[in-house]
Amino acid sequence: MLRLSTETRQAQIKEAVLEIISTEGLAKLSTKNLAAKVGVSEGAIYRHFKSKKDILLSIIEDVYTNLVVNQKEIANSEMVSSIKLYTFFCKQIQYLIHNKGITILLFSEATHTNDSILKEKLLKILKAQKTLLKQIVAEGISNGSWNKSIDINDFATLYMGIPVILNIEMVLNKENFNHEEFCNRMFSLLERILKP
Amino acid sequence: MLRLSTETRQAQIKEAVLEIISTEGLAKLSTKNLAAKVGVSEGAIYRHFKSKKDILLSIIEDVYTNLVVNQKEIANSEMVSSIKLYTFFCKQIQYLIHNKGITILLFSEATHTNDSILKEKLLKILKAQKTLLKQIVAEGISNGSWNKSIDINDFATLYMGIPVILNIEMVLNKENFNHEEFCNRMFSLLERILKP
DNA sequence: AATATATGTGAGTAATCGCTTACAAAAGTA
DNA sequence: TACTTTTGTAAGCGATTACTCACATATATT
Repeated sequence: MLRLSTETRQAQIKEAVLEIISTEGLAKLSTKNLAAKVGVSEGAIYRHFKSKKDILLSIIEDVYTNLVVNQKEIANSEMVSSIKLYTFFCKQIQYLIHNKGITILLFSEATHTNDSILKEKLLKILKAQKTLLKQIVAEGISNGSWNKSIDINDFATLYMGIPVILNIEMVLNKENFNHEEFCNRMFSLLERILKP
Repeated sequence: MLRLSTETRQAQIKEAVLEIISTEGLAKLSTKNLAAKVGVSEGAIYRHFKSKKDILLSIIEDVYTNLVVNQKEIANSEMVSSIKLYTFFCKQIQYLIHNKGITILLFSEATHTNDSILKEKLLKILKAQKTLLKQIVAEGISNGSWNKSIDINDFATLYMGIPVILNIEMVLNKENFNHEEFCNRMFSLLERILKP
C-alpha cells in the first residue's frame, strides 16, 4: 500500500473535494465517496483531517491565502484605477473558473449547514473583498476617474453578484457556457456604471 | 386530533419548508423536522406528498405561477421601457424578500442534489426570466430609450446576479441588511448601464 | 538491528435519513 | 345509522451518514 506524507494527502483530499462538488454536486460529498476519489480508505481521511468540516475550513482558508491576499496586493498597488479594478476583477473570476467547486462550497454549504464557524470564515472573505473593492472605487472617484455620484456600497453589492452567477451558470449550463471572455464582457458593463 | 384538507396541509407544508430553510438552513430540512414544524407526524406528510422531492418541485412550480407568469404580463404590457424594467425588477426582488427561502432552495438545492428534474425546473424559470428581461431591454433599445451598443445577454447575466446576492446578504447579514430601498438602489445602477 | 512513529486498512459504531405500514378515528355519504 | 373515504398516528424499515478503533506495516530514528 502506498504511503504519502500528511501534507500531500491533505492536498489530494482538498482537490478531490472540489472535483466532487463541481462534477457530482455537494450531495455526493460523503466521506466514503471522498476516500474513493482519493484512492484510500475512509480511515485514512481521518488520519489527515480531524473532521469533514475541518477539510472544508481548510479549503476556505486556501481561498484567503491564494486569492484574497493576492487581491489585497492589487488593491494597494500603483496601477491606474481602471486597470487596477480590471486586474482585481479578473483575478477573482479566473480563480473561480480554475477552482470550479469553490463558490458552490462557499455559498451553498454556508447556507446549507448554517454552521457558525463556516459562515464566519465566508463572511471574512466576502467582507475583505468588498472592502478592497470599495477602496479601489473610492480612490478612482477621488482622483477623477469615475463618477462622484455613485454609491460605493451599492456598486460593491452588484459586483459581488457576478462571481456567484458565474458559478451558477457553470453548474447549470455545463457545456455551452463560454467563460473565456466573461471577465472582459462583465467589466465593460461595470465601467459603464462608473464612468463620469 | 386535528384534521385538515389536503390542500390546506400542502400549503402548510410548503410554507414550513421555506421557513425552515430561511431560518435554520437547508440541512435542517428533514422530514422529521418538517413534520414537527407543521405540527403533525411524519406519516401525515406522506399523506399529502408522495416524496420530499415532490414538495420541493411543487414549491418551484409555485414560483412559476406566482412570479414568472406575473413578470410575463409586465413584459408584455404597454409601459414605458424604463418603468417596465423597474416594475419587472422590483416584482422579482419583492417576491424574494417575502419568500426568503426560495433562492436558497432553487440554487443551493439544485447544485446540491444534482437532480435532473429539479435542475430542469430551475433552468426553466431562469431562462424564462432571462428571455423576458432581454425582450424588455431589446424593446427599450429599439425605441431609443437605451444605448444600442450594450450586449443584451451580458446585461441579463449581470442582472441575474442581483437576486442571488440579495439572498446571500439576507442569510449572512440577517439583522443589519436593509432591503427596503434595495430595489431602487440597484435599479439606479442598472439604468446607468443602459442609458445612451 | 531494535525501536518508535507515521500512515494505512477493514470492520465496526450510533445517529439520522426518507419512507412504509398497520391501525385508529374523524368526516362525508347512503 | 351503516358504510366508505380521508386524514391522522406510532413504530419501525433498510440505507446512509460521519466517524472510531484494533490492528498492520512502511519509514525514520537511535
